[in-house]
Amino acid sequence: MNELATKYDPRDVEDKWYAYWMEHGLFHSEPDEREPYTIVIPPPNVTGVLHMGHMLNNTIQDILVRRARMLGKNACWVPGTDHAAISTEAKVVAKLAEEGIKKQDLSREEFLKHAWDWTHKYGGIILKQLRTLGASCDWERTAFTMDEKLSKSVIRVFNKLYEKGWIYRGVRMVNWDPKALTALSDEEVIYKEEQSHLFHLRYKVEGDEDKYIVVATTRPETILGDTAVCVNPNDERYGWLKGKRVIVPLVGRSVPIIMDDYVEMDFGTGCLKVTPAHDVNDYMLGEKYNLPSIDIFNDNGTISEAGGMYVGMDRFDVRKQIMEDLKAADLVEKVEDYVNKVGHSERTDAVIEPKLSMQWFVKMEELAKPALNAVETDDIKFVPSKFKNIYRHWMTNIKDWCISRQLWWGHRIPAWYLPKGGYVVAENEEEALLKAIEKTGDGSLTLADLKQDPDCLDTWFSSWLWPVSLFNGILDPDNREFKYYYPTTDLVTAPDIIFFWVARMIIAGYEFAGDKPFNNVYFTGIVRDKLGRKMSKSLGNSPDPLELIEKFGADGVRMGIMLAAPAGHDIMYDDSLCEQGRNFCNKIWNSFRLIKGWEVADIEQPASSAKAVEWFEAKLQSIATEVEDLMGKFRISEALMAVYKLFWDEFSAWYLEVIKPAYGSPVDKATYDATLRFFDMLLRMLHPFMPFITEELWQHLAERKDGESIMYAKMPVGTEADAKIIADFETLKETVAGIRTIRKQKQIPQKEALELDVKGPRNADMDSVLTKMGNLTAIVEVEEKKPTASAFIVGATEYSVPLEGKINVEEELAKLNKDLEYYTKFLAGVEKKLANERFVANAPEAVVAVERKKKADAEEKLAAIRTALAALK
RNA sequence: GGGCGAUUAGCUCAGCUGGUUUAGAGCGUCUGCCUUACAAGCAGAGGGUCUGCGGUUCGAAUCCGUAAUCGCCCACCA
Repeated sequence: MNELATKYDPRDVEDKWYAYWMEHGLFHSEPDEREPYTIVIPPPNVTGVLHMGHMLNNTIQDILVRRARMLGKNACWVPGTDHAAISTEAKVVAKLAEEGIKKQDLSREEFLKHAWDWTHKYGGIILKQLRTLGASCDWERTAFTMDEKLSKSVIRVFNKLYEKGWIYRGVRMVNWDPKALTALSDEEVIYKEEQSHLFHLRYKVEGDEDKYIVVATTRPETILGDTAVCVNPNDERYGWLKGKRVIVPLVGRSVPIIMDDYVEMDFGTGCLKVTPAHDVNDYMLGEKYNLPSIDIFNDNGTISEAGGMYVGMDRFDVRKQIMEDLKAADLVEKVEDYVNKVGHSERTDAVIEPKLSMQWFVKMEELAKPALNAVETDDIKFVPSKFKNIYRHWMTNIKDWCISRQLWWGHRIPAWYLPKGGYVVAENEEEALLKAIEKTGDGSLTLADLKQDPDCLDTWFSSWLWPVSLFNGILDPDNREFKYYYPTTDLVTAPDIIFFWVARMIIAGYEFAGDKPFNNVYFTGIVRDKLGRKMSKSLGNSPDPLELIEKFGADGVRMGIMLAAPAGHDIMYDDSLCEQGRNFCNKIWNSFRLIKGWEVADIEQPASSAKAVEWFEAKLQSIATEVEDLMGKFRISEALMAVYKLFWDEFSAWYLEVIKPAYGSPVDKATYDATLRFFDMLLRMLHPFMPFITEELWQHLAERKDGESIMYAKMPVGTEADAKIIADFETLKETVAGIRTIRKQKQIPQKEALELDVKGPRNADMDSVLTKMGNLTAIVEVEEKKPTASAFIVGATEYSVPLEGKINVEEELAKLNKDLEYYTKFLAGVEKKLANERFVANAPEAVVAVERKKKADAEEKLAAIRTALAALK
């Protein structure tokens, strides 16, 4: 019959078409007179590999981009990667360690060479993987945050902010990652609840060694850095301590008692040990009371010389050891179980150490204002809108941003220190020298005298410019591309980077480009397994996306993940969803096989086919309208479901069944052409979701020139649909279902034609279709149902199928009685409502009218049921 | 400790400003079919006191209050 296999095999198809699209440059965009539609990809880590989160995220972006393209917009999806300072540097350090090379034995230049080698080796793998998914990115625009232009943009922006006075350098308490050996921003610290202990330690009173007070702490090792003990001045228990000093246990240091109402009287013992160097609050107390600050830790979390004891030991080992030693010295009052929150590094998971250090910061308060306003007023729309609350809260409590990282991999801070103190900020060395000479008045300075800050900038200090710098909007704001593509249209990202990235991009957009970076932000959910657990390497519950594609095909996986991704919810992923996607591909494939197998002849169009064409035309229109509406609200999975049902239920199960010619018979040309047209439209509607199979089948529909693609075919846009024919067809479906039920109950095969008797009001428009779908010999209008007929009711019309000898009166009675009971109850309900004077008086007329109609319909139906019952008896 | 969101069929979710909803969908389940497009399929069926309690209203899954459970964000109680 035809050469197509009964099962769709995505393997050859996908590679073939991706190559075709690439070869013809179909993803590439250049500014032109069309309306732009722009998305910038959330840049994955340059050395990362594709995981389920990327799959979800990029499938959504691809759907949006492909749809925009088919709506005639100039769609541009810019891909790229992020240098991911901390994690990339960590990977390189680890790799070097394997080779027996220590980072500190290398010069900065040597290390960077290794890092670049690593980047070139693994960089961009993830972008290649995106291609198997079908991502229609404009690969010619692929960018990397450390590309020359983007790097220059970062430096330019640093200079601008510095000149404005919004970047400063200073000693502050920062979050220190002892594993990555760098400072972190507040956002990079994740607090986790941990089961720990509250240790109650005895501090003897100086000069009165029999007396002691008890201090509660979760971190006994930090007593090495204690420089005071604080109590609440209103705490009567400790009034006697005023002006006294206590001895830090084991350490033997005498420290003052200070009184401050910062201390909660009812927490612990009401005595707080003060370690200004290792706790933010203690630091605050230290400043207030001029306490010395003893930094007892080395950068890697071991005890420093200043600690005086346990020097070189790791902080967690010390915690155990010091407790043993304290117990031995009888300085422990008790140990309680205690749950507290401990900050961990987002990248390395190391326990964060608050540490006093010199870092660079951005003042955020002023910068945040326009960014807050934009989201508040929906000038930038968040979908789902619940994220507005989270955003607002963060933005109104925004803190200064620590942007320096003690790393080599990244954008080096453009500050140069002068030989006699002080520094200059400049865009490059030459400029730095000029500024240095100007600042010092010392014309003899040379480059060799200047020392550039060794630190790098936070990765997000480059990615916050992404939508601007990709189009070179920092260095050349008047360029054609920037003016055309910016602001971008939609941003699709995960909610966990709302502060890291989204908020900062909005800030940067207004500050450096004078306009918002995007119009809409669509926040995806987090991909979880079907038990609701986050996917993670350690749990091993994260499927490999490439294996899924191998198994189900890219279209199947795309559909699977989208089916599971209702807007604003986490995704409970399960392989069976991809299976559903794969099955759908097969359904599409086989529908096409059916149509393609038909022989077309110059014969008259059957009335049933004409009706079906008319109906499906209307149905297609109404669904196109629905899809448009849903996509506008980013209700992508619902839009997909609407197209899915249109194809499977309406087109395959009804339309094709109606027009299907008898086996071996040809189809008329009018119907055939209409069917191909419908199929074309359906493929277009499906294309954004399932790009490969739709392209594959589309090529068979019409002759096309090399380089043409469904990617650029016009997306059907809904127009007003004929509501009556849609409603009529729904009635028809019910009627056919009634006949099918009788066939099933009486075990009458579909091949055996039946007579259908009709009693009551009816519309004969669909008779031709009814005859075909029911396999009827005739439709007969009767006054009374034949006693030997089996009946069913649609609306207020009683249909019956005469069945000599096959009728089971008991069954018929039972069926009718069930209906009778249901509608009697229903009618009672409606009547009760209508009998309520206050309802009739207060409810809008339309609502009352509806109730009256319900009543009339129910009465009619009951009458029909009663006559049917009477006839049976 | 503050704030936000959720709770609707076995599962995942729609149900927008109360009344065309007599609570829907997809998947799964059950029953019958290998009917020459597709068993990755076809035809049917069952399944819910809309988390509990109270209130507003002629009318509540929908609005208000309250409790429970779950989730998320934020926060310097050691």
